[in-house]
Amino acid sequence: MNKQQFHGWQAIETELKRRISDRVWRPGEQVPNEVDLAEEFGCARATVNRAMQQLADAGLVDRKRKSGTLVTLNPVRKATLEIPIIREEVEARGMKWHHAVLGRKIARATKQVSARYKLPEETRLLHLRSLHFADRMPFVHESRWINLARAPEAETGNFEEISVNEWLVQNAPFTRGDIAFSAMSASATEAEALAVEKGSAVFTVERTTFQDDSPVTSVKLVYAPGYKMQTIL
Amino acid sequence: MNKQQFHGWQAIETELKRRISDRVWRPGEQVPNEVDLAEEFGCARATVNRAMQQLADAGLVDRKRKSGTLVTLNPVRKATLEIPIIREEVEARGMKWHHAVLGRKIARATKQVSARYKLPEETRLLHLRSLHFADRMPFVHESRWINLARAPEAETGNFEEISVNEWLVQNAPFTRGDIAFSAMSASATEAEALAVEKGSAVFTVERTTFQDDSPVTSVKLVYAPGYKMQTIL
DNA sequence: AAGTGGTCTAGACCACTGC
DNA sequence: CAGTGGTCTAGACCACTTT
Repeated sequence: MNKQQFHGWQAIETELKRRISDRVWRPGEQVPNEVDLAEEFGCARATVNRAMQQLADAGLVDRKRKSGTLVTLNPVRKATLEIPIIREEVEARGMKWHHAVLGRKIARATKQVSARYKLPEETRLLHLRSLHFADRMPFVHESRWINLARAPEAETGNFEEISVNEWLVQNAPFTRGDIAFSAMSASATEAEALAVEKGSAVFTVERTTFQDDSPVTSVKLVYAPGYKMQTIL
Repeated sequence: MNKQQFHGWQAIETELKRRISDRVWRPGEQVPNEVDLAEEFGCARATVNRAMQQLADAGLVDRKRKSGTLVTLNPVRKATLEIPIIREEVEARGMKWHHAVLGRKIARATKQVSARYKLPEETRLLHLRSLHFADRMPFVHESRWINLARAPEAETGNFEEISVNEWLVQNAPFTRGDIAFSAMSASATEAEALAVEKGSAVFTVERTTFQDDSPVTSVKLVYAPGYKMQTIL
């Protein structure tokens, strides 16, 4: 008989990937339906489904009811970035972490900010500027706004021991967020904190998080020159 | 009775997320086991399992056999970046794309390159330099090495109409890759191509892809100043 | 040894969608 | 209407880990 035995959905996933990468099933082509594949692999349909869903998540196939499953023509590769707290990022590199608070003040949201984030006018905000070190060298400059209506305990918090970064992760959960990565020229303030020349090319992360459409915190992280953010495809 | 009805694993996932974000289950705490949750939700255990696996993938809970499921203490947020071909990236912004090949040459791998990528010595490589435009403005400078042993057709390929970028996606599948993002100062060559000042801060992507441990192509993409790569959390 | 998650099965029904 | 994937179920066995 032609049937081959495969064990576990991961084995099936591997085999399906092989058939795509070896061009057994060519881009744009339709692949057999789940019932037939289940019979071929000698397993239940649900097992094939599990494997196939992985491929769909990875963008290697497009699935539609009735029309079936097609091999994606221009697969859009997906890279997953893990966004750890900065202390863990430093420690994962085998370096010693510490940080310092450079500035702290309370302000009220301007009309523009209120409008942009749909906040009540004059909402009280806490602004914090701090610097993270790796082995005593400046690593990241952090400039952060916190919505005190969402995290009132932040107003009296002491962020000398635990960083704001870490405190918020543990105390201000969010349901949604956006993040942007870019290259910027270091401002005078950032350059001074990082001990580099003004205008140096610095990797920048801007992130805003929301709890049910209401902003919790917004942060700009400026990394010291030479930083690379890496992951696998 | 206390049981509530939920329909579908997504409804259950939402409810589980709510209990975590509302601190019904606090960070570090153990959550009820799947059998109990299934009874509470009035569904099969497999349905709870499906929902719970989503949370585990998102890093919100840690699961271990026997010890059960714990709410993650310092959730490591994961952002998924979609890496499209550049033409699609430009067109997705509603702009017109075109590109130009700036340079093309064949070279042999140096000892260093051979060693780094475990290539046979003197492997023939194709180097291509090209520029992508968005609405006639320089958008990305692309500098790419192609392993001709892996993609021999590239040697005679005409990349005036279709970009190398797109050609490789369709013709040189890979099984593995790494990618790094950073901020760099534009080199003289890059600055000239992008029509900006030398030393400008530019967002840079470096990517190498492999087919079963053998490198297929390695590329450095330098984006025009101001570019931001965005996604949601 | 026992508790928990990981996975599989066989079958069922539903939800889309192309004809 | 009919074909396909999406999901659910009840039950089973296995794999891993702690005790």
